[in-house]
Amino acid sequence: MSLTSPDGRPIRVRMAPSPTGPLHIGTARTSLYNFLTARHEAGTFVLRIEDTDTARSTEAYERDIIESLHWLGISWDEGPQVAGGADVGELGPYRQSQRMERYAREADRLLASGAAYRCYCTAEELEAVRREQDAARQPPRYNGRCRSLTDAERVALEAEGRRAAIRFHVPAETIRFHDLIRGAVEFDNGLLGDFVIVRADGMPLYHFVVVIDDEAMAITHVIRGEDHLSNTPKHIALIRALGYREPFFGHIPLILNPDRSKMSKRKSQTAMSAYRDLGYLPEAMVNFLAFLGWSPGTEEEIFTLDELAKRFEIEKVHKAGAVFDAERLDHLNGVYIRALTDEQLALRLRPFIPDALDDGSLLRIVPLVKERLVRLADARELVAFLVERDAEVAARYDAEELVPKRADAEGTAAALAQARAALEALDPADFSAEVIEARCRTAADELGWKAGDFFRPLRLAVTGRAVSPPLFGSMELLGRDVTVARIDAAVDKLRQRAVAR
RNA sequence: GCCCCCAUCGUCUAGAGGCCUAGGACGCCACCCUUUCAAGGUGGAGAUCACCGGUUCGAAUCCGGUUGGGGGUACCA
Repeated sequence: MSLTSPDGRPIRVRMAPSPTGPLHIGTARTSLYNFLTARHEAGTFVLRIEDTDTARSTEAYERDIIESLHWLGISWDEGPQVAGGADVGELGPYRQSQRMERYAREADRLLASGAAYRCYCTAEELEAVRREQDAARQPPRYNGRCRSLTDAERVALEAEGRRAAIRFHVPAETIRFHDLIRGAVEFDNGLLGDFVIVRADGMPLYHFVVVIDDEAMAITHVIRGEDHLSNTPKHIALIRALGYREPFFGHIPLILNPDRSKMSKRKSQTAMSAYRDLGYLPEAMVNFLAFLGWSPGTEEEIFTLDELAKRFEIEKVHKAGAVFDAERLDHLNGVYIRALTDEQLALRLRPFIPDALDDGSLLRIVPLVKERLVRLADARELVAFLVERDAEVAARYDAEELVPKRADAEGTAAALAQARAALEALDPADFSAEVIEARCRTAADELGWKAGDFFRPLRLAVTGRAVSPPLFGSMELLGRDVTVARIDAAVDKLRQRAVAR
């Protein structure tokens, strides 16, 4: 417990994603930091859907965002309805598209007090002004043309069929605030142009609604991405004009592409659901995200969500951006995979493995692949030899590949035949990895072959691959008959090749 | 252009004036283990703490400037 809140109010934080795309890695990390802060401070975490951009918002994206957040283990105390249920919490609705009356009411208040005014400028006129300013090397900002229109002028403009947007008259003052992460920050709002808060079509805009909802939902700490730092003075000006209580702000550093620009889907995979589908574990993702811009100051680095919540302090978050290091994520994922029991891993693997491999076989292959997995989806290739037909396996390699450098085709065929004979002699009930290994080593010795030279063609014959899970365990899973059949196929392949010559 | 933010190994970071000849992790290299690939073990390379000034007995840590990077500057969020 370290955070204080304005006026000693109970701590409430929020996440306010916009459903204009799948859950973004950056949004997920911001959500995590909010969630962790709420947990650490025993505060309340609110989820609010910011869907005022009706052209780009979709229900499918909202679903993706909510599902992905849940997948990560992030939950909220108040938020929008799920699956036709009611909203959770008294301060909703938690979807901005359902809060329009309130926004209209607040816009009217601003209009009435003179803090905002109707602007009739068209997009073309605005564009022309901007071009002029650019040519004159002036900063591009609204020139205030509609700021002091008379009623008569307004009526005339409306008679032309123009529809008014509502602009906020930004007071020319210096805005100072204390950022939770950056400390004292100062802006000169005199440099800002009056910005639009309600579009001509009546849709309220982000800067406006965010301030209204944070007040309405009694948010005490606004924790968001650094890309909003420059927007904060606008929000504070609005808060003052509206007579709201000012929350504390904390701007967390951005997650970066390898070239250090803001992480974008152009240059990186930013959709959380894509990582899930690849088989990253949510706990690995959470651990990875938590450490992107924060550290507990210890040398341990594997933590559960609960442990993170215990240690996380928003004020210890870094100021500088952090590159998304996919290799580190891979490493962490492997660590988490290896920490799972075989049963747990089998369960996690199930969605990634074809049904042709039944649960029992899946559980039996797990110990063989566990140490080899980076992502769960990688298992598909690792276990493929178990579900492929013998002919498919044989089609994966050429006869030449079977022959070691120190041997020829005939010699290899003879060696494989010897292994085959040794294995076929086994009772199917004795077909265990240890017994198989003993037989194969004996066969290699008898032939005077090095174990490595001997096992390689066997591996190719049995799995169709030069790289596979441990050979003898793989043979055990395949069973005696399939193993023998596959070796036969390899021998045939070698002999056919000899005949063809 | 203007405004704001930032700056420790390639990357994520430890570091809140002396504990730092800068620690850990990922990645990389070597060796060991070994039926392949992994995993694991051991060791190694890798940072004049962006630069320049200042404060101080003493600075990666404080201050100023420079440079570099990023973000913002919409009737997007």
